Amino acid sequence: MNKKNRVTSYDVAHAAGVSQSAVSRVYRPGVSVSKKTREKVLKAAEELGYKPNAIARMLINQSTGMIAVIISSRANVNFPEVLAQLNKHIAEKNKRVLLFTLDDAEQLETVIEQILAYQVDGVVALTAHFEPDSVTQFAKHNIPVVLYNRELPDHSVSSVCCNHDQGLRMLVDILVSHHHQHFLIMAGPKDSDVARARLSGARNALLSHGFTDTNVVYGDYSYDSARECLSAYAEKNALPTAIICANDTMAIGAIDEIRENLNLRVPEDISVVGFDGISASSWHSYQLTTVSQPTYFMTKAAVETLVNLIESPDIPPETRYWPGKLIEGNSVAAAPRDNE
Amino acid sequence: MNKKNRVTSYDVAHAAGVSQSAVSRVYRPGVSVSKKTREKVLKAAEELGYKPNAIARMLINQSTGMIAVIISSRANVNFPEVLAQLNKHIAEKNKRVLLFTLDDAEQLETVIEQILAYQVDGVVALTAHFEPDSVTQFAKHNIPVVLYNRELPDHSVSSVCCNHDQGLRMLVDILVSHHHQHFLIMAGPKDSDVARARLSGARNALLSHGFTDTNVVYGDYSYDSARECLSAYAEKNALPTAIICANDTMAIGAIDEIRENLNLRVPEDISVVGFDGISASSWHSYQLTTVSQPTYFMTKAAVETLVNLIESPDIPPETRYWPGKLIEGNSVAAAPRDNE
DNA sequence: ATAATAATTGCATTCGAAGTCATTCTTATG
DNA sequence: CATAAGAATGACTTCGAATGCAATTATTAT
Repeated sequence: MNKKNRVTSYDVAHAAGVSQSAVSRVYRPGVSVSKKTREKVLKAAEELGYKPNAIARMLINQSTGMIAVIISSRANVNFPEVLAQLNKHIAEKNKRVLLFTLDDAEQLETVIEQILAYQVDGVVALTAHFEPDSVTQFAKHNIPVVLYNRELPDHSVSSVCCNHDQGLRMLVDILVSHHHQHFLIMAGPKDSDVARARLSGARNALLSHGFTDTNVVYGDYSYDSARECLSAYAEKNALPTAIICANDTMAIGAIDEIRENLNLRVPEDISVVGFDGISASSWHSYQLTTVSQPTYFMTKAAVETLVNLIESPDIPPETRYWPGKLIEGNSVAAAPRDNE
Repeated sequence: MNKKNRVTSYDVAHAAGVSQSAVSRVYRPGVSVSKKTREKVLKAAEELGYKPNAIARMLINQSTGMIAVIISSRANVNFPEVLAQLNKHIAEKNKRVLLFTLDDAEQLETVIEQILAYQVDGVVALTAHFEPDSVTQFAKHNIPVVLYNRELPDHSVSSVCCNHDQGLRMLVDILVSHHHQHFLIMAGPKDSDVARARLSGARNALLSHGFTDTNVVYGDYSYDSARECLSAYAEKNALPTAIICANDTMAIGAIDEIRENLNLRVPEDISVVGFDGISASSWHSYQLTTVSQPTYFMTKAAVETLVNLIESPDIPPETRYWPGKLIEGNSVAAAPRDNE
């Protein structure tokens, strides 16, 4: 035993009266070991409490079985769910999640250094603060990367994304079919890719119905920011009949602001739609019409894409879009008549 | 360069015309290297794109710098926040989070094997399914463990817990000071330690005011379960004037059930209190009176306790309690008069 | 200039498991 | 019973960085 009291394959070999190679072979599948040796080794291992040292194994195998997952702590609300599911799918592939937080651009260099040092097999990036240059660094070191809900302009890196355009089109179609003509877009933070994608999705959908130049206010995905920016908007502008929010949390904030401070009703006076399908969106007080992301399938796809890349690095980068699922709540009604 | 194209310290040494030891020393703080050598090495490293291999370093250092964090995916709602904060504090200690999910007792053995194999420096357990026996296994291998919001009966392992007793006492005191006499406790899942602690906290607090045998219904921490179990209870029992819920999400479910199906008002007819201080608890429709856990301090304490244990394994196990913080919302009012 | 001391440097070994290769032991076959 | 074919085994090397130790060079004091 060494200083740290760790039982090594040599200790087991000694106790079992065999060589270290024999011990190693017992723990590798598909290698020929006689039944007698195997039993001796397992018995000794059991008695000593031996567990193969994964670190040593990583060194010789040139593969760590670790996947770096990069998150930003102030990400969109459904990240916990996404993280838990990612972790599950990664565990099923017999790999582990090594977690990194990236909150601002400053930390970028440090985090990348660390990820490279840890020799991870691959990277899943859930964060906004992740420049194309950084991705290049991983490429240089032959580390496959999959982006989650984010795509590079040149699609040089594999991505798994919810189809925000399609989701927003469904929401806008519903609003338009309810005769709405006066819209407000409540967008998410300008530095978030998802927020940008949803904003442009909303604009495109409105454009296709002939609505140009829709007003936009910007929040930061939070309930409070939604209330503040709507309240500020209402002071200087005529109210819209429909608000398209970048996520459910802001939609809920908007609804509360409309009811409490603007003294109007949702959906009778103003219709509100969200995006994400968080559990609060179905609560009785809100019953949001929203689009939910198929996170189960998206996380599964992300892990599969990554594992394939790890096994065959030459697979060209692929972008997979998943359609959102419309959830019709009770936050959309026919637009009030203009002269009302 | 080796097969995987990795640049090693030997490559750098060769390029810089020095020995491998010299390269190694450049990357170790507090070791004497001449300015000339350092510059040569750094220049060569830069050109080749060398990053020290953390795996090799772990092997020789007998320390991985990795902390295993065990979560269960269906844990209490605030786990994402807790996980993000834990990760942050761990990163500040210059260590990494290796994530494990433990959803049921079956996986226990596998997860423990993995954790031991990965030679983590320590373990933070956030999960319910974690028997005292398992903790012993880590002790055998000299791996420090800190439990989060969970304590062992014999306190043989360090824990960081929110003081649920104190929190529930504050909540019950408020209800009693509003003249409530008829209570219902809406408890969390029976297999959760936190849920049990909150249940017993509520019972103790009520007892101290002379209320014995308060009725209890059990939910699973979710909004839907709260609505269901309250609805079932209401069919067969007289309604209480105050409901003490094991967490905010269930409190919100209870409020919606009261308003929508029991056609009563909160707080005028029935008062409701929750626990956790999730963001939704302050939303206008609910404005819960609740107790928030000081997760920032708790996670910081957990990491500090663990790091201390890693550095000095002989520190005896310690249980640290953090008081919850009362948030007075608008979900508690004076009890309606009995003959109303 | 020279001795004495301090600062650098390289060699060789270590961490623990896995795999190559040569050798020994089985087993089956003629 | 001899022998070829196959299975099982152990000695030794590898992965990449860190470090004790001895040797070398630089610095300071005399």
